[in-house]
Amino acid sequence: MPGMGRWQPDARGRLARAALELYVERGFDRTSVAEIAERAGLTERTFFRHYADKREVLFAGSSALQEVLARAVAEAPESATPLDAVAVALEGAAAVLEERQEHARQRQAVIDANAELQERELIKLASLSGTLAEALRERGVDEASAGLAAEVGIAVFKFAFRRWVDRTEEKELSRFVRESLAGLRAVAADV
Amino acid sequence: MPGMGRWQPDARGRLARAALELYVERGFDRTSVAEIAERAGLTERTFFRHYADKREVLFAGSSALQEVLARAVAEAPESATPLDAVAVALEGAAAVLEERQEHARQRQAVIDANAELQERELIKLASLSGTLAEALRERGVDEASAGLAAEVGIAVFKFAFRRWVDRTEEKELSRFVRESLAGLRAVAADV
DNA sequence: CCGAGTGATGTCAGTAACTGTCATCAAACG
DNA sequence: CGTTTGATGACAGTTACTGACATCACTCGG
Repeated sequence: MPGMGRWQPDARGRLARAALELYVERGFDRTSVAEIAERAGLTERTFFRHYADKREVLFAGSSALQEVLARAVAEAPESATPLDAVAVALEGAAAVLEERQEHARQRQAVIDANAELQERELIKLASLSGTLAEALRERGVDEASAGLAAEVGIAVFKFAFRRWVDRTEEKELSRFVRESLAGLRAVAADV
Repeated sequence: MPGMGRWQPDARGRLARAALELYVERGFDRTSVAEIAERAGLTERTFFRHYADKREVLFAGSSALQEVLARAVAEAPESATPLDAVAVALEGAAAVLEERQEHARQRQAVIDANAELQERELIKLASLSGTLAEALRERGVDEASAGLAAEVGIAVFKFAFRRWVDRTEEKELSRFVRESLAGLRAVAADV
């Protein structure tokens, strides 16, 4: 049988689940890495072999988003403007998050309660923006427009994601993304 | 005589100078708080009474920028558009940094060499953006436009500051700010 | 002039994040 | 069947940060 080796399978995933559970139950800063490791049936040292630090365990999924964004921009039709391509990419990212709605909301609640995690989130978002800009440049978009469209796109996504997490209206994330983009196009007219 | 009390004067300033010196000489992560305190003639414990953590010592000046931005937006002429008001504020911030040009450049070199410091910088910039947005709202600007103008303004400032720090052209920061804003207005036309 | 604060600092012990190094041992490989 | 490999454990060490208490020049009411 697979996964019946010397160790229980998916150590990395067990660590990630144990960490989120504990962060939800007791808060990020009242959770020690030793406790996470214990719940996952591993040692502290092993945690740090899988995740660079105690925060990173919440952000490992961001590389998957990077790939989704890059692919979507690359595959957008030739005729798409930079912002059109970004819009397609953001809907792809929205679909990924919607697959694990409850997980995404729990995770965001943890982040919202802790400043260190917000710092890490900002740098990850900046990195996503960089990925978008790079993908746009490879479509031949000039440097300034690529950077601007990417930054604005991420800003729109943050706004839409926040509305989705807040649950004041029960809509799909992708719908909030489309609405926020429409709002941007309206506002941008008189900036 | 003033400053001849039980302790040498300006402990906080001495700590900040010692920290920047050491971060420049040996890098952020090869400098311990004990070394900073020693150079300042104080103890490690006292460092943490003045600065919340080892990073914060590089960002204490950001509250001064907050005040400059808020005041400039508040005092901008009634007729100014949101982006006009932001432009005035950014030039005020530029003037502050230009007063301590060498300090600003050294500090930025240290930040550019360390990911943890970049995280802290991003959250400080987000906070400045929040300050701008708040000041705009108090002028009666609607929520969405205030947020957008503030975020775009900070993005423009980052871009201008980078060009100033890079020194490929020897211009004043305030000039780079004006040029970058002009660039934005041009690009924004066809986003 | 004196005695009770006050505030900035020192001292010291403790927690926990992270790192380096070496040992272990099942599984894969030849 | 011997060797190598890779994930893990064990353990010691550094350092960021915190809490509790001590110190002592200065201040201010009496």
